[in-house]
Amino acid sequence: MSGMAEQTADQAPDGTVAGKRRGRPRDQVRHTAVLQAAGDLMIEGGLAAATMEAIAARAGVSKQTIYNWWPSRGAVALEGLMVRADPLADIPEDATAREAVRLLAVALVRLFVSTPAGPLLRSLVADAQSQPEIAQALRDQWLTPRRDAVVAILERGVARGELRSGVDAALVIDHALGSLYYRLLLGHEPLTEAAARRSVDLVWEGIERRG
Amino acid sequence: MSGMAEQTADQAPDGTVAGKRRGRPRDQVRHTAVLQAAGDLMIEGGLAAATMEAIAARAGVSKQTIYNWWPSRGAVALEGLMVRADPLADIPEDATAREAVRLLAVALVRLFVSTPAGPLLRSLVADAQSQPEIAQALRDQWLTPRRDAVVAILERGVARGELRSGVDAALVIDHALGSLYYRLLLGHEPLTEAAARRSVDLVWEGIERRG
Amino acid sequence: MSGMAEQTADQAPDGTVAGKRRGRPRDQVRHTAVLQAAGDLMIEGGLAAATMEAIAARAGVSKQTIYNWWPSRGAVALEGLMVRADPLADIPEDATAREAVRLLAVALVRLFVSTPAGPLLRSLVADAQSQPEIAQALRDQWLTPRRDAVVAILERGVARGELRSGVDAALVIDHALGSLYYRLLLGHEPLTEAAARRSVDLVWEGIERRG
Amino acid sequence: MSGMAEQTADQAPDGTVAGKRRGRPRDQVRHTAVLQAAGDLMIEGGLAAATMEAIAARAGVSKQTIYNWWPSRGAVALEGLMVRADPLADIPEDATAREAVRLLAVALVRLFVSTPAGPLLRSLVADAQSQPEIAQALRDQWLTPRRDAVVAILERGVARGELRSGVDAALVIDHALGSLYYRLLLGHEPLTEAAARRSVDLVWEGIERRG
DNA sequence: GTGTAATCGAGACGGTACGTCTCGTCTTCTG
DNA sequence: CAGAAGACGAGACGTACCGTCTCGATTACAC
Repeated sequence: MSGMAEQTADQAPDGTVAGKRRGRPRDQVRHTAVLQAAGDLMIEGGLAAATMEAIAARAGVSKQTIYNWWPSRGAVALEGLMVRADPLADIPEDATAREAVRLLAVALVRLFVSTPAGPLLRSLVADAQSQPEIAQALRDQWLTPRRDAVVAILERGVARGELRSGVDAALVIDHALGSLYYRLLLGHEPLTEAAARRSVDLVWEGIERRG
Repeated sequence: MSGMAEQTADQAPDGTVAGKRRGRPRDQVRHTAVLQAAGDLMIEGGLAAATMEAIAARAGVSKQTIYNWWPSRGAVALEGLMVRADPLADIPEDATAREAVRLLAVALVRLFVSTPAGPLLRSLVADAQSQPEIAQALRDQWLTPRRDAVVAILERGVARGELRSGVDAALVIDHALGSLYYRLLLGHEPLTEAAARRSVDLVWEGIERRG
Repeated sequence: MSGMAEQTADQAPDGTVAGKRRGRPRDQVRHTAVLQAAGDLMIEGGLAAATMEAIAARAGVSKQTIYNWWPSRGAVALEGLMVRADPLADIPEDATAREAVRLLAVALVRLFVSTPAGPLLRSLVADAQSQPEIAQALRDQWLTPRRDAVVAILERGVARGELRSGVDAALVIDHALGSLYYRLLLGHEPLTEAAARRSVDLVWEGIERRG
Repeated sequence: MSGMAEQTADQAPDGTVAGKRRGRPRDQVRHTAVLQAAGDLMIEGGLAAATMEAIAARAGVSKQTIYNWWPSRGAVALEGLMVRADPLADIPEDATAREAVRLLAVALVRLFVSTPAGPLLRSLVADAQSQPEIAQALRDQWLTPRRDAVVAILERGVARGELRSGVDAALVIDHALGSLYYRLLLGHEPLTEAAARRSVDLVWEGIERRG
């Protein structure tokens, strides 16, 4: 979804810094109202309730205005997600890798169960199954930054001698955090903070260096 | 999705045993054609392509005939999945728990990448995000039987002294197999048989009993 | 509606005289139940309510049974009408032509307003607009016999010197009785016995001022 | 059919006078195309052929566009009729009542046999039998204006001494013109201009033999 | 009696049209 | 001249009947 990337990319530099664009600048108030409305509707009634007409009506905006700035419903949702989700939780520098990942796992569960991001992510992943651009954007803008943070933590852990060297970071993340996504999407087991901690523990007792 | 359960339930006893129903009996050929068409369409173009009209057209069947036997598109897809997917892979009795789960994990990846079940599952999980009946049916008919098989293996492993007692089976499954679903749905990392094996290994080195 | 004519033709000779056919004979009870149900439904909810499925359900009969004996819904309705409608009202031999036609007109209004024949006729005329066979059957079986009766009365009236010779019988009927059909179908004026009498009077007397 | 009345009511003032509505205005070209298509189809194949889908297809318009402006198929047909039918034939001021009604009767027959209005009216009357709103609209928009014109003529005739006072105008119309509708709908006798004239003559003169 | 053949109920089936819904584009008028 | 209002083409939705077609179960005449 190259178009989407462009769209969301130029949202921050809204005229102040960027090269002067001709014509009327985007109305930031309306822009925000759309994201707000889309997010609200998805939370209330799931993906199905967040029709373009409903978003436009709730935001007090015309449909065309939405299509002007986003190529699809998924793009709106993704941007809404980024706006609502926490910034990358900041982890104490001196925490052990295990503690750090635990903090991230717990933060993720909190995000899933007590913020709008949970339902939003479910909708986005659903959309991603049939729309490759959504999938790509989801990976690029949501997943990768968070995975990179964990990779850094793990590398630090290896350097500090907390972990075995040769750890497959991607696999570790897929276990420690991926299993939480799995529960979010399939709903076969409850999503609790305790479960998040146990998930990390399970991985650790496998990858931790042993005397 | 109780209605769905009923439907799929009485499909096996196709008249031989069951109480004689009056009227023209269900046409098994058409019934099968619908499942075939629905599966094909989902594989070709994802969930979006498998509209009821398209399924009916491709199967050479009227829409009403589909609605006679399935309550929703998701129900058709699920039954199509069950038809296409392998029976539960049978595991040698004398295999260790680790070997057994490895076999299951590898079989799962194969199912995902080289059979129609992969795309079908992606479509179904997508639908499940907004349709609770689909989610329920998916858990009841697909997920639970497979998870139960792993639980049995793990229990046997504990009994044989291969595993620590007190293992959280649900969590182990979420890691060993759930991470594969996670990759299927997010597509951030490749799904290979080697990865499946490493996934099991990662878990084991955590739960394996140590001298 | 040749098929219809055949069907309705062999309803009277129900086995007594006709060549003995092998197999199970027509079930006269069901036959009657269908006519009853069809008529009832048309009266209750108009033509629209008398669907074949509704008739079959109400008569406790399968759809096929109806199609066995009648080619169309209109055919059922027409036969239902003939069954319910009065036999041709008998007119005293010694009545004047005017009195005789008056009696017929009043009988017609009564038929329209206080028997099921009114709604049934409305339904049939409606169907006749798009189905020529219905129109033909309606004319042959319903209209013509009644018009012939009036023609006879008028001829007798001419013979007796009550009427001018050279009277256009068809036109007279279209006025004296046709205006009542017109009111039945358009509903712009009430259908009363008094109106029926005045209708006949108008034909007889004209509106011209006379010296 | 109040909704219908509204629709057809605001069709004349097409934006010039009426309160300025926001948004894209009704597309008059498409509006007309729908009426044209509906009329054509009814003439070609009767009411049955003029399905909403067929009208939409022939007019090159989406179904929803039709539903935007008309509540039912009957409403489309009625408006199509009004568009195609002649304006009320204008009658010379100095004509006698008899001549005036004759002119109207002949014009009516011409309308029936040589314009699309005949088949359209047959379809509409058919629909009116089961849909009261159609019946009402048909009376209000088609029948009443034409009947009122005759009433005026008859009153003038009475004032001029051409007719007996105490003439039942409604009944006269039902005879002079209603009998023509009767022939249109039942088709038992031909509809000719000569018959129209004789119909008026019959009302004027009566059939009674006079001393 | 026992065939045997037509009839019946029930209802599945391919169709066709219904009226509704949402999408994404377009057109016009307003601020 | 950007934006709201909303008309529009497209096309899927799920429902309702149509008329046809299988079934298995009933009759009732003919042998």
